Amino acid sequence: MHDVARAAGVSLATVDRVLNGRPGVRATTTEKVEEAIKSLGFSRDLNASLMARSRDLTVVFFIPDGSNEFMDSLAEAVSRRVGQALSDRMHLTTERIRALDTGALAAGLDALDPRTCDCAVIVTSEEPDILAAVDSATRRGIAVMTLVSDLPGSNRRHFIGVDNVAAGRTAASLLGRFLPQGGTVAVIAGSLHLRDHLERLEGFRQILSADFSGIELVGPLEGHDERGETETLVTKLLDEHPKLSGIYNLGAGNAGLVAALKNSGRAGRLRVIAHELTAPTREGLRSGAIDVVLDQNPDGEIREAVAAARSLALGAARHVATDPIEIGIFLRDNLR
Amino acid sequence: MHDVARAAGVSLATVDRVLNGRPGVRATTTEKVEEAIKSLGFSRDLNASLMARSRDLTVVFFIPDGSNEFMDSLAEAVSRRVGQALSDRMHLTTERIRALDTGALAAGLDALDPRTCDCAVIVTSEEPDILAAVDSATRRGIAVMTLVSDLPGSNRRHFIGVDNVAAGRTAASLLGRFLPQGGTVAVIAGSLHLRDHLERLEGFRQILSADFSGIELVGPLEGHDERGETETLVTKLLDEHPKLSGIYNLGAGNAGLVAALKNSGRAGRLRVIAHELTAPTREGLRSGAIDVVLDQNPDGEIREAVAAARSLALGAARHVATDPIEIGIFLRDNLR
DNA sequence: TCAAAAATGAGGTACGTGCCTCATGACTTA
DNA sequence: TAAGTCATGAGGCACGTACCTCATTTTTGA
Repeated sequence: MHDVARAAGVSLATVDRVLNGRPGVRATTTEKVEEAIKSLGFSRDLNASLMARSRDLTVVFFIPDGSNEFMDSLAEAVSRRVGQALSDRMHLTTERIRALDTGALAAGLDALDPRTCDCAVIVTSEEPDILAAVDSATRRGIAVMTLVSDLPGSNRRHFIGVDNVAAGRTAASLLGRFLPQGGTVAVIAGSLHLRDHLERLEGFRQILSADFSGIELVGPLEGHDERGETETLVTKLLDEHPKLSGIYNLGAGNAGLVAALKNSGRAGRLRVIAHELTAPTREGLRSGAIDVVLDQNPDGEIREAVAAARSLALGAARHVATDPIEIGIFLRDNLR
Repeated sequence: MHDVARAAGVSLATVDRVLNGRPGVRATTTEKVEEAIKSLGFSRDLNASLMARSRDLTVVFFIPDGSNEFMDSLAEAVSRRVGQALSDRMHLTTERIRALDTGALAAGLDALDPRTCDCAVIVTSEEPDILAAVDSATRRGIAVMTLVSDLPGSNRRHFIGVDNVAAGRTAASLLGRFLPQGGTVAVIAGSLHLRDHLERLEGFRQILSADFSGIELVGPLEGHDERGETETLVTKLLDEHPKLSGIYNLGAGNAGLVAALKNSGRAGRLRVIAHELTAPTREGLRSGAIDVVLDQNPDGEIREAVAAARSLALGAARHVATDPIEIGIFLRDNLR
């Protein structure tokens, strides 16, 4: 800051006013300071900054509540990181929001006070009221990031998630190699209104039609990410297609999928690919009912979200770079 | 530190002496202070500490030089992280050591000065002189970590790497599913004297014999991780086994593997699994000569190594916890 | 032209730690 | 018992920043 002050020909107090957006600085002076900052490549020392104000960086994670086990593992990943974050002067909080209750999420965002919250991380579908709440929070000075599913058109500062089209392509590519003789494969989605599910389906179809013409597609069927509904659906599916050779469940409800497979007595005789490493899919892998699980690595996502929150706290950088989240591919043999 | 001093009934200066191992403290006093530290759960603030001594944490990476492309990507991963590390007051340096030149690595370790280096990260095979050098560096107060391949029996403070037995198991599990009709599969290693290669082989055999009795094994053959030697080897192999249906190369030399497959005209007609995402394996995936690449994610390894170095700098903790490095599974369709 | 308002400078304290000096008191040894 | 050694305390400056007060300068508006 001394260097910046000298280069800009102003005092430390003025540099401080510019850096922290305090009033009482002429526009021309602000410009001089910002120029000096840029030409010197000065970047505020986040640790010293947090220490000086003797306050932690606060990040609030809004995570859907309900029966979706993946959301639980996201929440667990947050709590696993609390300790390490604390030693980096970061305070992580989780708020569970009733799934699909957009009003509750919007209210939660609106209730955030920029004096006690620096960054909000949300998992949401695309809804107009969420979009408005995100933009309002951004205006109040709270950096908002989207997790798992993006919110295009909003002022969210960053998105953390996997490439779902690539995930769908990977599933198709594996199933295709698993079934060199061709066959019939069913696709199950949670809902065709969910962005990530649609993207996976798109990728899956892409590769199947391009590279594996010997495979016939059934579906997509909708299981609404629920255990019971998915079980009924798969039971009926297996009944109607005695020669079915593969299933790709690109949504949740995997407990139902595994149950239906076992009850039919055909578990292990079909190649099955599902998403997200949770209790039911782990069990499915171990028992052989599921061959492959594609996972978006909740711990990695939270790690990157926390890292991104730190970058965002430095303010200036419009664009934040994070390590990409890789799609984990799990078989029984590399279960972690 | 004030709290610790009060709890131990000593002054700040004495707490400082204990924390930084400075002389002039009676054993009984040291004990009182350490007890207070433990009961208060006090942990030194690394950032404030680094700031106070106005010196960065210095980490030196010793990475083998030569024709092994994976080692290059490790070095690149280090340089990609330099910037971010700098803003966390860490200084990363890379030293390339002639591959297999254990004398050079030992000399490099011996040359480290604890005043200018806090932590060394080495990639090495198991050799007695390296072991001695590691222990000497540890005694001088330099934390040594092993990367990729561990050095059991040494005083290294931490190991960062993947579970190679699981990697081998995964390869077998995939190949088995790729070849539901059974067939003959060849295994190629770099050298049967390398610990990680042996572990992969062990896992591969484990699963093949347990779950896929229809598959017959050829090899392991040794390609010594070299392009030319591997090409010759694979060409001969394909010649002698016209009905070969799969290859697992658990070592390097993948450029040779791909070349041999292409020249034989059988690329794409065998299921091929290789290790490490490098230029030749990417090309193999894209062209269809290689089906799956198992990758140990150099960026993740470096990220965790840096994080572990920070924990080690706090001193006390005998055991450091890091996120496990996951084995990446790459097909043409999820290439990053 | 002058007073009010706005902009800026100067300098202090704090955050948690490292590292230094100097003073004081306790203990050892001849 | 005196001199010396060792253990400990007290306190200061530094690191890079936030945030505060107060004085001074510059600009603005009537």
